[in-house]
Amino acid sequence: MVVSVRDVAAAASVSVGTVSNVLNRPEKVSPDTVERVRAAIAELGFVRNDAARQLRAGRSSSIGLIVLDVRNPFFTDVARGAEDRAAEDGMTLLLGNSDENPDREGAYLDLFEQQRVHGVLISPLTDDLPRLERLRKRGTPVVLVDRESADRSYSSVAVDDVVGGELAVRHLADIGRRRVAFVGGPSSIRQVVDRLEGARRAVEATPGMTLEVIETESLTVLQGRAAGEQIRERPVSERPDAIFAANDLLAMGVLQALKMLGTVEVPGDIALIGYDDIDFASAAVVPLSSIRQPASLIGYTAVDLLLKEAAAGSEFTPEQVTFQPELVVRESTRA
Amino acid sequence: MVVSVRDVAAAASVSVGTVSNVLNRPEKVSPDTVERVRAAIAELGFVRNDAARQLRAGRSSSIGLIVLDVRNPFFTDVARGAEDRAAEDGMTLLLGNSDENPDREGAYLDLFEQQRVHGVLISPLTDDLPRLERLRKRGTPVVLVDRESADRSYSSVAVDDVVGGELAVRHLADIGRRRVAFVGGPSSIRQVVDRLEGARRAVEATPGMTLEVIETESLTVLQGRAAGEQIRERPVSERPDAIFAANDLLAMGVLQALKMLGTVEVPGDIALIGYDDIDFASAAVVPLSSIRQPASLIGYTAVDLLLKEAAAGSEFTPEQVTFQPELVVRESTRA
DNA sequence: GGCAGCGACTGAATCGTTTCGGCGAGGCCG
DNA sequence: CGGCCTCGCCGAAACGATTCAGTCGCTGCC
Repeated sequence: MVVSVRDVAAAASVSVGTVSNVLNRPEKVSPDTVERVRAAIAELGFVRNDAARQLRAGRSSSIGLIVLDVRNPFFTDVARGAEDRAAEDGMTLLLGNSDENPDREGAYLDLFEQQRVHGVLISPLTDDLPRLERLRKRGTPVVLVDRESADRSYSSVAVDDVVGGELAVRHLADIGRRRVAFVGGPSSIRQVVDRLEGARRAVEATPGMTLEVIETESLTVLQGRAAGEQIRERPVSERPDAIFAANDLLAMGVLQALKMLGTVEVPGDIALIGYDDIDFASAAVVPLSSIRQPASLIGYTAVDLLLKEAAAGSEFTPEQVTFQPELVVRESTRA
Repeated sequence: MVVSVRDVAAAASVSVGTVSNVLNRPEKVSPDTVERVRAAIAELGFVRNDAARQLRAGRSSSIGLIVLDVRNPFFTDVARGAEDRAAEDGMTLLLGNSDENPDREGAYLDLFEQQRVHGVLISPLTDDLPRLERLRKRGTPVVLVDRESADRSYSSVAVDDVVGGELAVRHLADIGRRRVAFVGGPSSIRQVVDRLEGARRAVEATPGMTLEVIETESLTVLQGRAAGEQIRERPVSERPDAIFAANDLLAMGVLQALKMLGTVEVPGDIALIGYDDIDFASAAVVPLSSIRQPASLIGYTAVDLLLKEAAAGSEFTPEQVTFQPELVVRESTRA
């Protein structure tokens, strides 16, 4: 037996319109009617049907967020920030996990479109985004997270990854390292490319410094371990004296391979720096130097822009927010 | 301009019912009509409105999952398993994060109820669950995750935490430790209580073994660090010679306090074992011994039970699945 | 006393999809 | 050739909340 507004209305001897008003604009209804309706609601155990509300409203009160990897604490932090801001306006966050897979990304975008979400936050995998265009045509705001749109036509919240990469490698140069290996991939991910670009710049600015690129298939601990093993198996003379990993998960994998499964000293033989500064980085075998990004602030700001855009409607000018990354030095790159 | 089935029907010169059939039972429609309707859909860029479908269907195709802490990798693993199983049936997972806070838990349950979710998966905080009762009365299946219901009236997927606690402390006894401290809390969380109970049993079974309880406010790295600092500041003679932390996050915090911020050797001075065996445990300063739980399998199985219950309807007998935990020995408890 | 204005409430229309009884055309059989 | 069945399609009803034009009764003012 389902209880609808109609049942409540009958029980309280009022019309359905009044019940709706009690629910949404109680100040428009006389106090004792409010009282009576509330009592009926409680007695019947009435709970609003969100689907019906959304159907009428034309869109849902959820915001979709698509991240590259839920298991990466960086993204769960972003999600937390986003959720907090969403909750301030009584909205819900729908979390989708693309796993760096364009098909999954597409599936979530389709899903969000069917749900008529209030807006979409996404760390897009590629540049080719017809689906995002379609969403926007429908009037659904889209905000890019951790990435800027090439033509600035989308709002975005990002951290300057080129600067971050530069910071990391300049730091490696400062502690005297010259043969740097960059571990990261795939190169379809913008963050990876930008961090590498930053690394290149720092290398070029430092006489005698060389850069080697070890490409991985994804940004996971497992892939990092594989890369670390590859380095460990080389003759000592061919090993780099410093490694810059595209994120902390990779760095932790590299660390496991070098130090725990092998006998390479960090930072003695090879210095190591990661990216994101996740909580666990500081608790690693060798506490990990990293590039810090304000993860939850990114999420918070992204939802903020999204809601602003949703409220403004069509005459909205996309806004790009860029945060600056910050170097965090720990044991793994101590001179 | 919104495109509805009606527009598609007009464009393809068929009725709305036929469009719906093309969408849901194409085999009931003649091939060339299907073709024509599909073309119209593509041309108009029609996307189904989920709210309307749900309204008609009476419930949504989402499954709600409420976890104690999204930032705990154990729960994200559970969520992944759940999502995988849900996707097999074309369903979506709604992830809610109670943060060990009953108000937030309640807010998510309300939300899920309004959304008329297909079912709810929950790691409940307390025993007092009138809201769960209400959901079930409405016909919404509820499956307890990582917890059994006292009266077996709910389906559940759990790991035997008492056995897990026993395993951990028996192992500490085996490597010769006798003064054990249990770090964990709050005691409103069943998992904590059960693991402690297991610890007690192992202690009682070992002559000369003592157990001290250091209660924490939550199961986080920060709280673990606080507990570790408290131990570090004691005179050496009053310190335990082994610590069993109620989860790996706590254990990592304890480890930071003892070894990185202090000079206590692990396992030399104090052996340390955690619980959950999260990925990061093996990459800690001192690789962490732990009690492994099949996280993603738990999530997968939970959704499986949920869907079975949803399909069976009222004549369903709740089912309890219990997995056995497993001891994983690493550096932190090496003799 | 008449009338405008206001507050409280009503109830039908609406959102977009699915379902289902029904209808017409064509084929098959006796 | 009539009756019956099947197939393909039609279109109205239903899901449940919200909205809005409109009704009713009362107050206050001229």
